[in-house]
Amino acid sequence: MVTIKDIAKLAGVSPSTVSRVVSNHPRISLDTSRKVKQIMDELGYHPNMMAKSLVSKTTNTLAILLPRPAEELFQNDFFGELLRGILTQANRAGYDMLLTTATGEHDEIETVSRLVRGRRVDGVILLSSRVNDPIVAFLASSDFPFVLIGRSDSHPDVLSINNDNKQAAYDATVHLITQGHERIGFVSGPANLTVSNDRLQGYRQALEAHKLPIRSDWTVEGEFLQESGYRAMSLIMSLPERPTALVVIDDVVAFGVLRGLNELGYKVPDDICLVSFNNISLSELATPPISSIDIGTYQLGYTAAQTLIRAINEETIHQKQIIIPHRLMVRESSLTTIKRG
Amino acid sequence: MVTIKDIAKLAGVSPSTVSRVVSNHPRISLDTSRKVKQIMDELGYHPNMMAKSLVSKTTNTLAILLPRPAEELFQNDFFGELLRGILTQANRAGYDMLLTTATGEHDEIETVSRLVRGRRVDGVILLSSRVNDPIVAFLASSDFPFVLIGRSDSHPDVLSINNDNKQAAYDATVHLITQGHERIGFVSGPANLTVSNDRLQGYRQALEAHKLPIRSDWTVEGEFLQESGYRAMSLIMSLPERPTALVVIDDVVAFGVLRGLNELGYKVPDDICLVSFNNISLSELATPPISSIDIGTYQLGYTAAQTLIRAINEETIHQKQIIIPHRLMVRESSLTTIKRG
DNA sequence: ACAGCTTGTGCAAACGTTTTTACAAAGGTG
DNA sequence: CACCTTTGTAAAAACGTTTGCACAAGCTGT
Repeated sequence: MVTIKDIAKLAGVSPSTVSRVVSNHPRISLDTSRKVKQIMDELGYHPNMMAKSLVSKTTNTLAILLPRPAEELFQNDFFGELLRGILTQANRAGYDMLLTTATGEHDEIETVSRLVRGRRVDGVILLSSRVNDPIVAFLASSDFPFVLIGRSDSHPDVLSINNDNKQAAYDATVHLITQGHERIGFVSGPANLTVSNDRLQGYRQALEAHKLPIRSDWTVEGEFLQESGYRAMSLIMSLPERPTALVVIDDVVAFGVLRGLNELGYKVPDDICLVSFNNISLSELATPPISSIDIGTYQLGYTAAQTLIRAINEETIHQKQIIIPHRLMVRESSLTTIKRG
Repeated sequence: MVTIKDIAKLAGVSPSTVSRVVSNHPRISLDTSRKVKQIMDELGYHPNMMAKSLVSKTTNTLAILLPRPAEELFQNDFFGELLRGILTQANRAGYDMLLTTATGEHDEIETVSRLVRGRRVDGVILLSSRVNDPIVAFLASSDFPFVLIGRSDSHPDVLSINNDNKQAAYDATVHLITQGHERIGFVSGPANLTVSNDRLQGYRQALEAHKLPIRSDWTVEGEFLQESGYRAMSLIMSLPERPTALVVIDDVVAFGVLRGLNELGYKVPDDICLVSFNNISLSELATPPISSIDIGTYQLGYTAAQTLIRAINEETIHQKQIIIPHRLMVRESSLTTIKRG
């Protein structure tokens, strides 16, 4: 391995001079700089990042932390788009990304500890909307730079990037109401996620505001998986009284719902209408194309990285809770042709 | 920051003893070990990874390297599944993953150099099937542990994990021929990717073997994007003589083809049949469900990580080119009801 | 010609570990 | 009881950087 000392020896200067050449120190003569740089090129020298980090106490690395069993997320296009946003901004700012899944119960905190206390990374992007997430609690108490993608109700004061999920669900539901629906169901995600609760709440508020009945058997809880959508759909459609429209927590889940409806011979949107969330790229390619709330996934990731880097650089961040705007993409799945009563 | 010295002082032992406690050195008395461990727990000590790496010359980190502009990959479910495979195995073996996109021309080698020469990672998983990939050339010449997911024709001897893409395309094409098709087109990927070429070759060989005509205007080159599929489809369907079936390079592309066909009023599989590759989870949820070659994406990633870790540990690897088996998933999109002439 | 800047470079300490070498104390053997 | 082995611990060097301090040489202005 070629070190700073090798370069120094060959160039006939001291290691400190080489170090200063690398870091563009102002007080290095052009002559020296040129000579050293040439030798560095010849030997293909690159500074040892570990040594550098040890003294600078900085790693130029951010961690992406996925708390729950990652299975769910990886199957969702949402994740790729989020990752793209994060990576784009991180690379632009010269940061590397460490992708970490922290599964298990106590183990979870251990994984984060290792990264944070071990000075492995300069900051953490936590992807979580768990109610009472212990990782959030740990990070919040550790005074280590991190941003939350999602929302924490136990720690509402942490740096976070999120959507206004309540409003988004409200909008989605109102859209269906405007289409003439009065019997609207909700296919939800796990109840221990704030994102599920927020959307559920928005859905309920929309119904209330329009004096429509909130029937608890029209709300079904599940996971962020297609299977879940499939099961929720069969549950709902087996009821004696069925809704004429569904708000679905996620596009992938909506795909599952759609599959189920097809199998049972129901037509979307003629028999039943759908609106879902996240607007993954394939949702417009479904048959029929699925109406979906675009939550600005790329921007969510991009902003998270940007904000985290600001926090690391100790810039003052005026707004701790950043809301990325959403937008309803109306497609065929929610366009009723016939008015209902 | 709490260091090994702090622990040592409090425990009344030397730093070396603490280090030995951490690494479970056999010659530490139970008494000392207990005392030190207790103090470590109290102070929440975690070893500084940078210092550790500096002396051990090992980082316990692998890099995933995405050479081309990442945009394409992130929009493809294939990537999430691959990532899941890699992460699962890496975590199991105690490795962290660094996710790196190397874009640009010369910059590309620079990015890799930085990681490799700078001893930032212990090994690299390179995701590439570019013909004459300069990164492969660089890594192959640098004697650094790495595996290639894909195939390199310029360096056929490097450690690689891949599918038998030629055979897979052959199988897909024969499947269509068996369904009675004699006019079969091919929607390909970029010509500078071995994966495109391999699949194209398999497609051609199948036609030849069955004495069917190979028409160059029925092969359209594109990207791994839906838009690409959409464009390829309109190109092909605007021809005076049209194929009755298409082999498509990737599921996401196939979604684009499907959208186009729908818009033009063609029915799949009645008017035209489709088979594609990669078998992402949503392909079975398309309308109609798309027949696809399952290439064992998860296993591809899993095996890549596993093999790389073996190479790092200098285990002898008997088979340098590992082929993950594929499997045709027949679905509605390729099931012809009517025989054609 | 001399004090005071400016410019360019070297020395050495420091970062937090691991690991080799050394050695004291305790235990076993004849 | 003298010797050898085993056991447990400490001291110090090393890993490859960065950076504060020191200082020599070359300028500037009087």
